[in-house]
Amino acid sequence: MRDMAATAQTSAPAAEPQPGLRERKKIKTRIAIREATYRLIERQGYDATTIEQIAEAAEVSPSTVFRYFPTKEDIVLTDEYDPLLEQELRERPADEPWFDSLRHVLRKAVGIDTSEDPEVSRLRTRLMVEVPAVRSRMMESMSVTGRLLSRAIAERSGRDPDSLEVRVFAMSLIGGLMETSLYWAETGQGDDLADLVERAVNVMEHGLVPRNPEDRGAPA
Amino acid sequence: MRDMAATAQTSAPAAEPQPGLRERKKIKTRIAIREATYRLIERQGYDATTIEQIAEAAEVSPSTVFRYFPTKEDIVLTDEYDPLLEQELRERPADEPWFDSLRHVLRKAVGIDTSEDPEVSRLRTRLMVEVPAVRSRMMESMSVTGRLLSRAIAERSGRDPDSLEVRVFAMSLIGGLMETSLYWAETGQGDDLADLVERAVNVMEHGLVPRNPEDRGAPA
DNA sequence: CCATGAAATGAGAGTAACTCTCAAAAGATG
DNA sequence: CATCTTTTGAGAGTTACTCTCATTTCATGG
Repeated sequence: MRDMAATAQTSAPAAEPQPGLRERKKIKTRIAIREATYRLIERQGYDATTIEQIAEAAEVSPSTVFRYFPTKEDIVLTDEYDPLLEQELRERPADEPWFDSLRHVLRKAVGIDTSEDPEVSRLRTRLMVEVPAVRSRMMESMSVTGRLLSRAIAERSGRDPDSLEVRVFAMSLIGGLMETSLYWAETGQGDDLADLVERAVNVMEHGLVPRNPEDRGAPA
Repeated sequence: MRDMAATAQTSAPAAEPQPGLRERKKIKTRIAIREATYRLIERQGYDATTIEQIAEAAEVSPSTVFRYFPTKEDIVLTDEYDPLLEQELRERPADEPWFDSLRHVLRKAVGIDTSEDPEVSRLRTRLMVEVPAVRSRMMESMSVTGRLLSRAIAERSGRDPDSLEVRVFAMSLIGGLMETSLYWAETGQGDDLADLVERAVNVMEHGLVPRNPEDRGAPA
């Protein structure tokens, strides 16, 4: 299980209007592998699906599969919301309270995720609770998102993004969000994810509000 | 290395004063594997150390290594502070504010970890930042600790430990603590871990306090 | 349209972490 | 000591992943 950057980078300068045949083929291959994988997993489960089968179904060689995705888990995950998140976050007014910005951005992200390809999204979260390796990989990628949050928070508050405080704050948010996804998946994905996220953000903003008003602000 | 009560449980009634030769041998084997692993990793690094080498150094067969530890990562980690944590937490006065209890318990845990076997503790956290697989495994085990926190919080506050709110709260704490360990390891383990934990808990209790008092309580 | 260079692919061999099975060894027990 | 149970070792098998190298496929300039 090596790491590696998730997205492949070409050395050529970026935005080409006509990406050229090569690039187009690469994208198609990538998609073909992904879709073949989803199909096979849906039919036989994650563990029972081998790279060889995926390669065959996608009509490429096993070597090629590994060229496109460093690990089997990465075929399933890796949808890279991070750039989107970062952009959205940067577009929020700078004086907006942090948690409000967070709410907005998350609402948008959830909206995209659940509307764009609901079945894949469901399968993915299901795998997240069922397959430890997938969950692990997910956590890893979440911690990358954590760094992103650190940067955003630092930018707004004029702090050092590498300071313990900022990092802890960011990762505690990530922890809470991760758990929200897990909760959603574990409870059968019946709830509206957006609502759950809302509730989660509330908890992270205000802590566990006591049930009896006369209790202290502390959760216990 | 006091571990011992890790996973495998015999069907026989528990506490035997003289555990019998068999049990004693098992403990010794477990320790032998662990120590051999630490030795080898320190000398050659994690990836370069194979199970075969570990088996040879511990004078057992590779099969036996896998019988004692499900994965290579588990040989390095798995020190099971959870029972200790849970007990300590339960022993705090029930009306103590939650974050104070947390502080106490963490201070104790950190104390034990850094004093008991400093070199192993250092190696472990180093591996945590260097080896993705180890970090992943660590995160997994942290999420188990999260469930433990959920239970403790629920017990105190009279909530449902499986509610979204409690779970999110607990896992955001775990996220912050995880990041604290990582920070400590990444910055060369020079800081006093207890201090870092203290600062981290403060952040999680009060949020990122603004630098200018006239700012709102929100972090940004 | 063809020659040359660069990038992507496929084939194959290799590694190492696990899994399973079964027979031998060692501790427990009466 | 005899028997039963648990632990171990040996070995074969699976599979994700790595590396290398020859071949194919696209890009480009003449």
